[in-house]
Amino acid sequence: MKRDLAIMPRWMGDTGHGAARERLGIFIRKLLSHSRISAADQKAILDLPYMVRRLGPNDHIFREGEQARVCPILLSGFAYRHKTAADGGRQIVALKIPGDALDFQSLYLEVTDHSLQALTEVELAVFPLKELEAIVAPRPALARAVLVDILVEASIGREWLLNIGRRNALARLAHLLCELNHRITRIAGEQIAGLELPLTQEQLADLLGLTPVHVNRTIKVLEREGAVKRVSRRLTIGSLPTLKRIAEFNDLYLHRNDG
Amino acid sequence: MKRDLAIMPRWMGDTGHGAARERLGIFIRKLLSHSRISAADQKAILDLPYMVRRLGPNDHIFREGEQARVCPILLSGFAYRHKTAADGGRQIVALKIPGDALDFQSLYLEVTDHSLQALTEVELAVFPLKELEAIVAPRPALARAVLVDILVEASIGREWLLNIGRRNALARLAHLLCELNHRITRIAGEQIAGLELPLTQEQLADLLGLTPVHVNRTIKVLEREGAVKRVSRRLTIGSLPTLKRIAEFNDLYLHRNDG
DNA sequence: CGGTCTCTTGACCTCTGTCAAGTAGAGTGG
DNA sequence: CCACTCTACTTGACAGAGGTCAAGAGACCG
Repeated sequence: MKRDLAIMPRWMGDTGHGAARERLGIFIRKLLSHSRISAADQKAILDLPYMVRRLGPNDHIFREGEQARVCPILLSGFAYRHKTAADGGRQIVALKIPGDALDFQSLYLEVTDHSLQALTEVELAVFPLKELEAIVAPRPALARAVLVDILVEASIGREWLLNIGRRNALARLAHLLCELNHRITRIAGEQIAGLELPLTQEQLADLLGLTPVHVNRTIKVLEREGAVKRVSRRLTIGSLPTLKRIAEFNDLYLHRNDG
Repeated sequence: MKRDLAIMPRWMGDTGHGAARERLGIFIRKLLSHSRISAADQKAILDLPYMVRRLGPNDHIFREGEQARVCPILLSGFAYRHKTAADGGRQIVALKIPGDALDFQSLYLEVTDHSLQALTEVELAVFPLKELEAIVAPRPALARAVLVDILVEASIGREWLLNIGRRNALARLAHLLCELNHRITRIAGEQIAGLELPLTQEQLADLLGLTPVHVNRTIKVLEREGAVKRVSRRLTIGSLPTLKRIAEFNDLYLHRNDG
């Protein structure tokens, strides 16, 4: 268990023991980051019954080709979607952080086109599907928020296409770090000073379309510039402005709601 | 005008002069390719009033950062979404074919995160937004079809991430050609024998995260293998099985509805 | 304290990019 | 019908970013 806590993002560590329904607050916060939702609608979500499921690093949440039937919400930890080429090459196509809904898609598509795996120790909130649909159907603002959530993920995917297709390794890595910092800061509601990313260099490689060896070389360049630091093996942001300059980062595509 | 016809995909050339509302049939066909829609719901769409807008190659439909307010449907021709890196590198992040809805997203997000441009001469059906919403709101099957349409585009985007991140130039190009063949065949309702793609090598480069020069070299390899042919300057599929073998193509991600 | 998983590093290789010059078609204008 | 022009396509020589291979070093675990 000690190990689990070490792998969980540190800033999530102390939210674990409130009343069960409190934990959905992070999901509300995620939705509020891009949509407006009334207090009544928020309460409807918080009143939903759900089960908490725990999984360890590398556990599968679902596999490509399966028929998924649930829509888990990530309460703590990280998860990722990935696809595999015929020659074994693996590409991570999305990285999910606490508060993210993991699978609105399976409510509407029959077969899953990718696999979803836990990156770290994770906790999922799993709803009975019927209940979720019953809550959303009569509430247009919620239905809209769900749609916006899907659209924002798609927008992030488009930015990743640009990142992998057109930026070199250095800018690519810097851009990913900027994005993660923005997304995590946004749901945490404050700047996280020493956020340590729980990604191995191999996972970074699979995120960026590079090889682990080249990720290693690239990290060293960023480190030399002071853009990142490392605590034992964990990557930390050293200078966000430097990273942004290297990545030429613009957060428009994250569709932050300034309201 | 002669020139315009030459640029329009040949197989679309003779659909142009039916009654105006007939032309929306291709949009229905696209929706039916992944969703089930009742005859009554289909009629509701066909009865929608709309304007046809014509644009020439390279005309902008909307630009990144703008606030779009309409949802055009592509009646004929091709269009593409693209993003630009700070150094000028351009990445095409989606390619739209006749029948595709071009911008469900702007109904829900304030600001556009990418640009949308006509690839060839195109014709768009443009609806009054209110009318479209009025049609969809009371018809759950239509709302669902719209959502599925968005999800399938997102799925295609994920496959492109795998394609660009993990496949070499040869497989990458072959995969794109397989995908386009599948998508076009699907809405055309039959195999298109000599479909000529209206893409320049520079555009192919922007689609694949390569340079025009390397696309040229790669096409030559495919040509030598008999996988593609060329008529004047237009690319045509020579042998679909060969292309599929090179790309190790699997159409699961296109979410064809077998119903 | 041995085992395993990452991370590091160096040497070498190759795929793709860059640069630059030349060719071929399609449209235009005489 | 023949220049002329423009754009796209070709081609070759060269460069360089990133991949591959392999061996060793650290960290963490049981």
